[in-house]
Amino acid sequence: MESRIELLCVERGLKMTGQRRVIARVLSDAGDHPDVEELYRRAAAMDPRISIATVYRTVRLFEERGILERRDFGGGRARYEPTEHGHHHHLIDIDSGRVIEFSDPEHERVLAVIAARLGFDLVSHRLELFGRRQDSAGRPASHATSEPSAPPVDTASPGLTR
Amino acid sequence: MESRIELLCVERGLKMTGQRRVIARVLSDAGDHPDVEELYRRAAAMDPRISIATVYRTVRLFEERGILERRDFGGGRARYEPTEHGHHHHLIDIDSGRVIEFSDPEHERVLAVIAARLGFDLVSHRLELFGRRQDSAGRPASHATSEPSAPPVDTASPGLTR
DNA sequence: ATAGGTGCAAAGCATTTGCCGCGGT
DNA sequence: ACCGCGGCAAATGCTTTGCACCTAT
Repeated sequence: MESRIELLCVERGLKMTGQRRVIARVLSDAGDHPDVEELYRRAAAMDPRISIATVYRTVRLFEERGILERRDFGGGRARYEPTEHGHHHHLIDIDSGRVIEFSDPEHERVLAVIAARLGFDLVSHRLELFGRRQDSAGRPASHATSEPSAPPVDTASPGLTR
Repeated sequence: MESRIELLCVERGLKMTGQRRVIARVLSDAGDHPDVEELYRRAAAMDPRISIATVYRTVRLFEERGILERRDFGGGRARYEPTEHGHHHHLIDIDSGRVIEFSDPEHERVLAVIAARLGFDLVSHRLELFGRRQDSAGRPASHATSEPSAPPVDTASPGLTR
């Protein structure tokens, strides 16, 4: 069955090849913000006839077509997420690398006002919060071996997203 | 005479070499957000005995010591600005690449509340607005030559900063 | 049929690092 | 004198691309 993103591709008249279909499905299924390497891993698991170069090319194409949005949460690699559900922002857990989405419509308005005050029309914006779990204890990570800098994990946290 | 940043280096007990002194001065004089290439250009103009590797190493050292802050305004290269005057954010003019600084203390509070609502203590954040000059639309006087897409310029705009 | 997509490996970029002589404290 | 610093060029890590073949439309 066609994935949500595959439909978007067809709407935009993109030629649907086997690898694009797979990548589209991987993206449709993703609830997180995977980087190219991770997308490649997931796609290759579904169909080994895919090279990482194609993932790079596809992800770029999708971004140009407004199907995907590129994110930079630090760490040098770009991460992607489907464009959709109205504007939302990200809160990155600095201990685990987990990314939590949230949105605050009221907030958007404030930003537009700030821009206007400076003589600009707000075209887009980027807001990222870096925080630490409010743990009972004052210490980070309850028991986890809190490494000085954990690698970006980004486990989807659908429950916390709002 | 010693530059403002050179003083910070001394305070932190950094060994002050000729090239560090030059880089410190370049940074102290900068009112914009130069990338490494640009810093190298300016430093080399004052003293050719500097290699770009040193600029990279120095800029990194200064960042670790809290003297500089690294920024990413898109375009692949990191840009730097001295740490100082309390938190402020950036509004990037998408037509000229110019960067305008602004701050909004009230806004900061709102962010902390949002984080708290998600169960986190806000450690830091990043807010960037991308906008377009409100011009010709209805007001006379200004007739900016709005090029479709100019390269990142980042001319310091001390007058507009607030 | 044919414009465009794909794999592979090489090229590009920004940034980092090994080696070793040099300079600040 | 000693340890760290700086120059240079090679090495990285992510991303892009040239080329020749392959495939949706």
